[in-house]
Amino acid sequence: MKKKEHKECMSALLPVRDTLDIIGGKWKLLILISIWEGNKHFREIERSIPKLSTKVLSKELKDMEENQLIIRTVLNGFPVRTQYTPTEHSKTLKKVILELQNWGINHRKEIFGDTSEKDNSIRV
Amino acid sequence: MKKKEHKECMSALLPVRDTLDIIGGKWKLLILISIWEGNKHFREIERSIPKLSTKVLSKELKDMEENQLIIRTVLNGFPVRTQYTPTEHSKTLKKVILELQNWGINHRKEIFGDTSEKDNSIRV
DNA sequence: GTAACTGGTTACTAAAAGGTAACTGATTAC
DNA sequence: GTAATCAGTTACCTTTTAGTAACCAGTTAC
Repeated sequence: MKKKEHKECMSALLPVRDTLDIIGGKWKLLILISIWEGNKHFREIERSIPKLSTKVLSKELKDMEENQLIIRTVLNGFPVRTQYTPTEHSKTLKKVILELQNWGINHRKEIFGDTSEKDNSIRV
Repeated sequence: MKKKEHKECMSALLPVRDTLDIIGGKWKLLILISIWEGNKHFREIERSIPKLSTKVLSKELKDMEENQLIIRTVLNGFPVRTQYTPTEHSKTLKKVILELQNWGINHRKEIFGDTSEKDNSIRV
């Protein structure tokens, strides 16, 4: 798990910070969803997310592997291919994401009085 | 509401991003909780959070006011005092925070096999 | 009158996050 | 043999976020 500077914060917020570190950032959720959707290989994931660079994807995949959200397998054979598969643990994040999404939708209503009924569900 | 660069992301993730922008960052949750706990005045909030600078607090309070999580009232009288009070809308975040916290706790168990039973509930 | 408090702002600096592009070695298709 | 694909790494640059510290006007206590 990634250690960041949280020395001074209330201990009850530590797990909250952990979660935010794992799903925060510009790309982490996009990558996770791409893998959930069935994209398995590095270039496949990369191509599925416009404007995502090789460097960032590489770094994020390492973080996600460390956090046991995905498993990296090197398939021997020619050419050697790398496979990324989501863990069962990663899927427990879906509930959290849904909660964040619901709050966000409600927040927009609160701020803009937006009552439009678009289908905003995440299909994963 | 703060507009950031989300042009290219899936529309279903937009509300998720909104929520993450609002509770993400190093200080936002700490400040919100401090206000929930009853701290009302600028210096009072500042002093309640070690290492939080005047500049950052000022900026975060503006964001939070924009997002209707708090209300800023200037009380006329001498000396003129400013009061920050949480909105009812802000309190709907508690459920989200609890969800993040629970996931974080479970995640630690998953990663470290940590089964220690500390009282980690946020009292707000 | 001077030191300390109120609620901030401003300018400068440092660190973190993200972007760009070139490059690696190995393999395959033409 | 040349170009393209695979899975990345490396170096450098820009943007964003946060930290440091000085400063403002107005008020109060001594």
